[in-house]
Amino acid sequence: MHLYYENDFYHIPNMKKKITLKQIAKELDVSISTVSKSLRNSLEIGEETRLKVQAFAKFYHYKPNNIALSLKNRKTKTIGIIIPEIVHHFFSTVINGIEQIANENGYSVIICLSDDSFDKEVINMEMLANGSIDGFIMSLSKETQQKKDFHHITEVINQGMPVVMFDRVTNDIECDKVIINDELAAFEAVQSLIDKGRKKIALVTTVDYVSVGKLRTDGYTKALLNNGIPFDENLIIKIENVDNCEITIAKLLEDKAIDAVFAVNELFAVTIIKTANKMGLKVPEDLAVIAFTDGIISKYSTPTITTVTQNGIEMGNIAAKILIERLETEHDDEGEEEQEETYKTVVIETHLIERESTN
Amino acid sequence: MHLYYENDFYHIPNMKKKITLKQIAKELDVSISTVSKSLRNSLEIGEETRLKVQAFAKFYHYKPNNIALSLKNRKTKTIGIIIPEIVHHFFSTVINGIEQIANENGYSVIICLSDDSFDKEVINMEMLANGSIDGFIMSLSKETQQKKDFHHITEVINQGMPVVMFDRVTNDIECDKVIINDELAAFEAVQSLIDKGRKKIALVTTVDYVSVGKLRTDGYTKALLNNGIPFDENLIIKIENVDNCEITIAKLLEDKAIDAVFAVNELFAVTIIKTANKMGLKVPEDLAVIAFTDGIISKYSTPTITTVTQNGIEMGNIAAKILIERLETEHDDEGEEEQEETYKTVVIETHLIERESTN
DNA sequence: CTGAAAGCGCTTACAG
DNA sequence: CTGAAAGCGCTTACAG
Repeated sequence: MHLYYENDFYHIPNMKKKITLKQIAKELDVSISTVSKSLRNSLEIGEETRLKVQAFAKFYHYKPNNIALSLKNRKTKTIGIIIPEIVHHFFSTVINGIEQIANENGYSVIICLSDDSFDKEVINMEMLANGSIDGFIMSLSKETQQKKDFHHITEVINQGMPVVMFDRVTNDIECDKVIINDELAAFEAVQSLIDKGRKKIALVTTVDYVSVGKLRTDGYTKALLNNGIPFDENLIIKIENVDNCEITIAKLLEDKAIDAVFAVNELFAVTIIKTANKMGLKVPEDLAVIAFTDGIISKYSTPTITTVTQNGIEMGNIAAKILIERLETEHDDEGEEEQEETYKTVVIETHLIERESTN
Repeated sequence: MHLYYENDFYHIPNMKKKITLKQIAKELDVSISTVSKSLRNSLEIGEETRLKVQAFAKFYHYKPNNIALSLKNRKTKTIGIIIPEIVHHFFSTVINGIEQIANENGYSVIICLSDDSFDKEVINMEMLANGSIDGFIMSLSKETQQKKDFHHITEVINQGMPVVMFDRVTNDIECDKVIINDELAAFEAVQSLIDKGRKKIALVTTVDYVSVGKLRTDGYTKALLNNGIPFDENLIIKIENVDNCEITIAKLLEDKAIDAVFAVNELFAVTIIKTANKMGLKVPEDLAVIAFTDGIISKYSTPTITTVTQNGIEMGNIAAKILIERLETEHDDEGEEEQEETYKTVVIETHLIERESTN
């Protein structure tokens, strides 16, 4: 065998392009089939040839081309993730959880951001659905939740590509889901305030079309009713944008004798605390504050904030497990009758982390 | 033409697998070439056939298979990102920046996390380098910086795959880089403290092998020297783990008459403030605090924290632009002499956001 | 034991 | 104007 670098393949100094089966075959003067089989340790091939090929391949750091394998196998071993935002502690936590499990199972993850825009969500899904990935893990964009248009998702599912939704999900789509019990968790949070003797509890939430916002509001309402506390809609404010909500919050806190606030996220909570302080209210003495979150602010705020954890890591872990499970057990497509798919919805446990903002 | 769903392709109810050129060709009784050309609007094809094919394809939502295109074109239109951690405001900000530009240019991003582990970094790079992506954008793991082993990166570069490094970079590798001037930014931050009359300024930093930690320390030192302030190594502490650093910090602040602290990240800063408060020190009156960051805590801490911004979005934008630029102008590989690659290092502007922790 | 052929889904230079 | 062939990099059933 002549030296590989005499080949014109090596005309560029320092350039060692990836080597292919074809090139190995040529150098070793055997067929491509033989090379392929040797590298896969097929018993069909004589030991001498096999070892020779393996040694050569090793020397040149041969690694099979993923794209060719994907085309051949019709599976890519990659998971598509579509989320509204990445600069958001909760979502990056979930990605982290997905990545762990994906990696353990030899999958890569490809991430697209919808930016809470319906159009971007659709475009990204269509792009990934054209062969780039084996299945989706996703959380709906605000706009999609508002429009209730899910055609892009049903289409993907109908093509036989599994979808696992988490956190921001919808009942309009049948697929696997991983969620927390937002209503129950909110109920428990508010109940804990009541247990501590708080009488007049306000709610600071998002606009209604965000599914989780709605559910948390329901939990709040139920907790009040359950304890015979009159529901007063003047104690509820819905905030669209965190950046200029101070005034709204100040108005809420003004002479209403509110002694506790339940906020649906930690940004609201920290803003409430700061506003309260400016107004001369002490947290938690005059005002207890509790929030939903999976963030980092609550831990470092002054005072630190009592929160309901969402456990993004676990959510990601479970979503990835469900998806991979489905991918690896997929029916072989051919001829079989369609067994009815049975989808599951996993509800992750939440719990309260008590910190300084309640007592 | 007979109806498509009479085809045995459609035996599964509700299942409309993606359609391929081959199937279209069969249904329409033309060759695959004709279908392909029609869909690409080739003038070679007669108008009647062309329109017929296009109508059919549209009706069945034909979209070319990305994997097949990648194999054919030998480019995937996807960018590989390797970062140490995603649950880190700075890094997710950078990803956001990369994603924007990537999307605008028709690229997807595939993200792998090294978890600050050398081995994971190597494995992930090798995996992606086998055809899955066209180029890398990466920030080194702590372990890699410590070991100074970059063979996996040189290998990828030698194979002709462009790499853009950001933030945590190394001089040992020649490639495009996007960084901030950590030393200068640190210098300016400390200078601002001095300008405000602070005399005894401590430094809270990370362990030395993290490149940016080192550079920031250098900037701190220079600012002191430049102002004739004696350098005192008792005023420097190096923290490996944020979680149990309170004691170390308390010791630092104890009866040393320190009137300012420069922290290399916001987690350190907020911990310093909390510790100071417990010790009866007022921020900023008794102790000014300034930090490096691209986080969210500084904005919501009490008091809010003055910071040097790293502008992750812009870093991501620029890294992506550089990479895509390189990918799209790549020499056609054949025969040409190797022109010396000239790599650039872009230095992003930083600036100080003055908040309550200094005055 | 080895290799030619077909195929994954596409494109494009080349015949006819 | 249409199609057969070659090729991207691989695997595997089938001949020999």
